[in-house]
Amino acid sequence: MSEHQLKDALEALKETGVRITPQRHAILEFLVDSMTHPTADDIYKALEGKFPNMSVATVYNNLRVFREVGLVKELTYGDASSRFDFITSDHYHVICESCGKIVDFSYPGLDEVEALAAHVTGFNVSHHRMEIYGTCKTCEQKETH
Amino acid sequence: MSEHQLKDALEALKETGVRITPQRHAILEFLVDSMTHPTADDIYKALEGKFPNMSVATVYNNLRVFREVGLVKELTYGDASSRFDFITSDHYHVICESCGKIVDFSYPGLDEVEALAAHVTGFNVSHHRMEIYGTCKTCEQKETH
DNA sequence: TACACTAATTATAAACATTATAAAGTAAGA
DNA sequence: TCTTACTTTATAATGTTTATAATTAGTGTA
Repeated sequence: MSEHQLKDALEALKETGVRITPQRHAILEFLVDSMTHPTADDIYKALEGKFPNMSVATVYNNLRVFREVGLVKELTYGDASSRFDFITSDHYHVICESCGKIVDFSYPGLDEVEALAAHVTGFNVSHHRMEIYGTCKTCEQKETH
Repeated sequence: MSEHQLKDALEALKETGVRITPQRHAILEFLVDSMTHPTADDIYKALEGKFPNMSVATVYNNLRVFREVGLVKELTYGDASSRFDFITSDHYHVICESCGKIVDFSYPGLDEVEALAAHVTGFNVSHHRMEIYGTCKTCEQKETH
């Protein structure tokens, strides 16, 4: 089922005039299949086997390209490095403060909030981000004994 | 009016057993008075005159202390460095994607969203963050001519 | 007020993620 | 196949943040 997501993504790249290199293909594929919101380094390490000579810069460059094309979202939380998320549908992230796990959470967009913000501040609002923090079940149980 | 905010903050520190040094006093005062959501380096530079020998590490250390005590919130956006916000009341931030200006925006907490997230994911939800992005009036006018 | 204990500051170096650079390699259309 | 412009690689550089150890200074107590 992620087959066509990858296909669509490659198509989108082509239309924007972005060349499809083996590295780009592999990074995209990894992002589509990955449910883990990987860091640039995660991706780099994961593809080490397939591309022993790939540079970290290539990962960063292409993540930027994907972000600019709109295929990928960069998530900047408090910790050291950014995480990257292949954009599928509107969803938010629920983050465990204990183990760092990130779980997707669907919710209808907060259009109302955007509208009010636009009205109050005079901004031309384009989008918003939101994350929810807490403790996941597993960590909760560990703490409670 | 920010007088008592600073006073309360110092009181809160005392109660937690955190020593009040001239540097801490100055950093807190700067944060309270500042409407600009400064970076650590902003603070460091701003206090250079008063404390010529102050180390950058001192700024970082104390921002961490303030964050742990709950006086200050750390904001991590996409850009290079974190920004720090003295916590007053519940508000969100509206950010201009063109010039980087950050405007406060009051809105009743999204308790409903938190509750649903807790229900769906099984997390013990503690809090959330949200930012709204767009273009401010000034930048909008610059672009439109 | 002086003392002692402990924590905070300083200066420095280190760690880390990310970006810039230049040379070599390669995708894609003619 | 050839050519051109874009990509990749390798490396160095940048910038933020943290760690370390020695010095300094708050704060409670006598």
